[in-house]
Amino acid sequence: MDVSLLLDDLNDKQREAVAAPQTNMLVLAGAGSGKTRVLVHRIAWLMEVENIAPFSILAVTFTNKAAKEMRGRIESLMKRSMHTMWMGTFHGLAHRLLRAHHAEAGLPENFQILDSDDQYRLIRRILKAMNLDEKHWPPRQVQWYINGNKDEGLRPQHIDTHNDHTQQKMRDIYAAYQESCDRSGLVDFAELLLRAHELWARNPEILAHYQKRFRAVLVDEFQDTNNIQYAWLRMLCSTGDNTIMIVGDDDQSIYGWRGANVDNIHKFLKDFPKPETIRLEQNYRSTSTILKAANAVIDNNTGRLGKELWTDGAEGELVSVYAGFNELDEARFIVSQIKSWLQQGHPLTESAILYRNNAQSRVLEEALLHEGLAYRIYGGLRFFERQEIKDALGYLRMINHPHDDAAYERVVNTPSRGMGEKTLSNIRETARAHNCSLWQASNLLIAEGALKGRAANALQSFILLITELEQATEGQPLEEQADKAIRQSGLYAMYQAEKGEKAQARLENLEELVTACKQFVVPEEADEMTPLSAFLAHASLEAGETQADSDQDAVQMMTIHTAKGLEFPLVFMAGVEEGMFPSQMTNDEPGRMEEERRLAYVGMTRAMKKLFITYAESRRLYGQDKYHTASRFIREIPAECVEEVRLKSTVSRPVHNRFSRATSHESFEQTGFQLGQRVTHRKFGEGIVLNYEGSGDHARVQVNFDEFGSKWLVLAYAKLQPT
DNA sequence: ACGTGTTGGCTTTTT
DNA sequence: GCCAACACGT
Repeated sequence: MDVSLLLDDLNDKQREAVAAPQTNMLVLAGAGSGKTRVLVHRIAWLMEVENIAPFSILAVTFTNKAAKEMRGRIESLMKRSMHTMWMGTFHGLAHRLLRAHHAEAGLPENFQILDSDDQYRLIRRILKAMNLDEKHWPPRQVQWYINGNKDEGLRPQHIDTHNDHTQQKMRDIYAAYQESCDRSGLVDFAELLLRAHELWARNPEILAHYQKRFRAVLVDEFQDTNNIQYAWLRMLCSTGDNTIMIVGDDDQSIYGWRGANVDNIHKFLKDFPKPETIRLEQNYRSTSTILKAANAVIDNNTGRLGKELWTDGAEGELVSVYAGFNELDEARFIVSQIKSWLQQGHPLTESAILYRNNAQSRVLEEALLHEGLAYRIYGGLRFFERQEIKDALGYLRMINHPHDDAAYERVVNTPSRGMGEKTLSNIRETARAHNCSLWQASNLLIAEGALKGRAANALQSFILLITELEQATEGQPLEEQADKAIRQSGLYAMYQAEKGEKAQARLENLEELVTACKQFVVPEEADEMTPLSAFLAHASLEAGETQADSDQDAVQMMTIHTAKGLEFPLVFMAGVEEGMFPSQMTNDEPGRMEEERRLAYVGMTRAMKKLFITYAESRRLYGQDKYHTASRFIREIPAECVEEVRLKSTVSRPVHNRFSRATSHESFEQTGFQLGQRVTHRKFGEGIVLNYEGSGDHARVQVNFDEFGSKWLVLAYAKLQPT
């Protein structure tokens, strides 16, 4: 391969990073600065120039999508398979290590992965078993506590409770939860990382093996690493035998709330020998106006590593800010802008609506629907997280490893086979007394004849079902196992008996699961596992797509978090108001406020050509009308980068201090309505026009409704009919 | 054991 | 305002 190919088409800084000598390196890569490209070319360079075998390279990402994309790009660049290279997510790689060294990690060979939903259910069961009130010990908080401690590398015995009763109890719950996981051979997400870390810490020879093997380590999105991930990398790369390149952007750190620690970038510079820093600041994505606006916003944060994006591209259009009357008006405005974008000959896919929280999507959806524009929403339930799929996986997990208590609880009475709460607590009690799995307890109770009547029959039939499924499907292809599990368990019949579209979709999903089994190829590194076990691990680690990929041309809708790493020619950021974005929850804590600002920065830098920022002066939130002011992030944009879109050109007020609404009565006639006229609205019924603003199609009319009080409604959206 | 009324609670999300 | 989770009633 001609090595110059790896350096052509790169700018100076990119080239510097790709062709750097082997040393520890921090690449500060701004949004849209070609970071993936640098990573891919660097890996190719290491192989071609430094003669490092793919076998000796470890590349770590945060999402499966990123890992897949990177592998694909390297393979197409190098034109050969890179299957010996370890490339994956932290969790995926930790899983791989634990499978390979399960004995040393203290895990059974067929351990299973507990996803967040499983974990939540298990915690609730533990709380019940410990006789603790959920009101006092919210399961979500317990879950957060357990994962938080695991992310810090802490086991229950390491936690200093300061003799605080609450702290002690929390620690006890953590300990009880962990015991239950260990007994059932279950590993949650945080546990994967913690165990992998402990595996190396306790087995120096295993650690030495990997230190020697991985001569080059590369980490993407380093600003998102949490402390246990950092410690794991540090352990691997601290001997000086290998080098690590980390790529990240402190300004795009938006996952602090789930344990990510931006400080890890700073710590890297201190903890790893002779680190070099390279800044990628040339942006290939956005217009200079958008960059200027985004730079100005992020500049309000303190303690940045410092970086200013620039482009030699066009200045482009101004950032447009629109103040909607309410969220309906905001949505209507966005839709009208997308329509004119469409009329200019652009596809819908080039446009994206980004919002702070998912609840915002509904109004936007309705507005798009109303105008017949197709949209695609990202986020929400993934395939393997769906109820019916988890039910089916529960049976497969029981076949794989019947001592899996989480799976047992899920399927023992789904579909209902007459196991009452009483029988179940009997089984749980027995399991606790014998310190065994629910499965063992069930068998024990049957053998002892301790149950009678309906309960005995029900439990007996469940045991029989699992045993038969296990025997009937042993050695069978995966899809046979899944198909039999779904049908013989009565799961399929259960959803068949349910009526409605939802049940129909569930049946289709179950069929889809069988198809997924058929198409599943056991990955090379999992060749010692049974296909079933490998599939179950795959289902937990890769929850699958949110929606089946549709080729339909559609507006892209997602939260700003989800949009990180993506780009769109036309971007709308909706709900950019104090209280929404920054979120009310931020509570003016400086650290959290800065993370919100980074989120704003991420959102703005998604836009390539045109950025709209919108907000609503009044918004129905949790059933109440809230009156918000424009977000501070809007005010932080330099005036020369912004144009305020006004419905009425004659009224123009600065963005910065507008909150009050207009009450002028000028040119009311143009609206086609008259004061005191009776108008109807499909949702609110009949009312009387009291007030208005604007003219023509875009008039805003205040209508008094006898029952509902007075509201501002936007004619164009609300479709008030003159009567 | 299952179906209906009432209460509460509520960012962001990947693995 | 909406959804999920519990309580209660049949």
